[in-house]
Amino acid sequence: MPELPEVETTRRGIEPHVIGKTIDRVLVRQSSLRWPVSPELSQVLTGNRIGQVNRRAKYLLFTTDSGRMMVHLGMSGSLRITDRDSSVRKHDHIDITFRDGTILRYHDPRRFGSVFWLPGTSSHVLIDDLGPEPLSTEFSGDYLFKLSRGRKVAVKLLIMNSKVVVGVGNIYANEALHLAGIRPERVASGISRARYNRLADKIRQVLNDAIASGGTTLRDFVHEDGSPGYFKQSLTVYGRGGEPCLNCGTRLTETRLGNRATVCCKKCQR
DNA sequence: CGCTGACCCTGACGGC
DNA sequence: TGCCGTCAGGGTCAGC
Repeated sequence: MPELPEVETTRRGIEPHVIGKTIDRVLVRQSSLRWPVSPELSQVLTGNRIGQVNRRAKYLLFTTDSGRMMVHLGMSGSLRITDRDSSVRKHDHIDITFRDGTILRYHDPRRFGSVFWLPGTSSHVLIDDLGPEPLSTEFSGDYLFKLSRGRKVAVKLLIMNSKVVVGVGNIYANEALHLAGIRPERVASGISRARYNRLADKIRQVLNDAIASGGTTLRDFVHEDGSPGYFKQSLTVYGRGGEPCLNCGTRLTETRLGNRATVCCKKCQR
């Protein structure tokens, strides 16, 4: 489900409902996610107050006085703000209830997500070696160009590699490459600095636009209140294999790259 | 070190 | 109506 814009949209939606609130109790109905939910989660969170809600890559970090809760939504996860009057649905795996009755509810049918407790100021191996944030100044065409020298991978897989840059998933990789006019399968080392500058710009553009639209809803992405995102209307290639390119009318081809759907206009993208 | 493919899991959808 | 195969926005890991 979520790429960076959806995670950021979730963060912004949830933040005002949980900041400064004290946790009354935590209910873990299903602890078998991508990795087991930290067994001490309930005990350590209870009585703690949420100070900040931050994002690193596609991880959400809830800071408390004694440590941080790190949440990843995987492919199908979502976080919603609700209350005790709402009915519990299938796959509502974790409820964090605050003293004012607000509930932060984690829902994840496929269970590819994860929830960890990071004591004190400790970090986690899953976020220790990540690449730069795509919307930070660290990320640029020059950075991509330098990093790509000697790399034989397809450029689409390069930009989807979280050690290179975080937060670029399959939807936005397809979109950015189309906007930049670059074939997804092109070998990373063979692309010029100028074209990487254009690609970096388009990655930033497509992510910013998606955040501004409240994220992309394809199947089950919803905001903290259950409403959908509206960026789907702006997608130019993803999910449009066989349909005409909005730029030149050529039939878009759909192939697989790294076992993921890859859509390309053979005329606009070289 | 770089790269490829298998794999974790449930649900939706299309073809028969 | 049901059964079966395929696919889905993520990311790790073993193996070469």
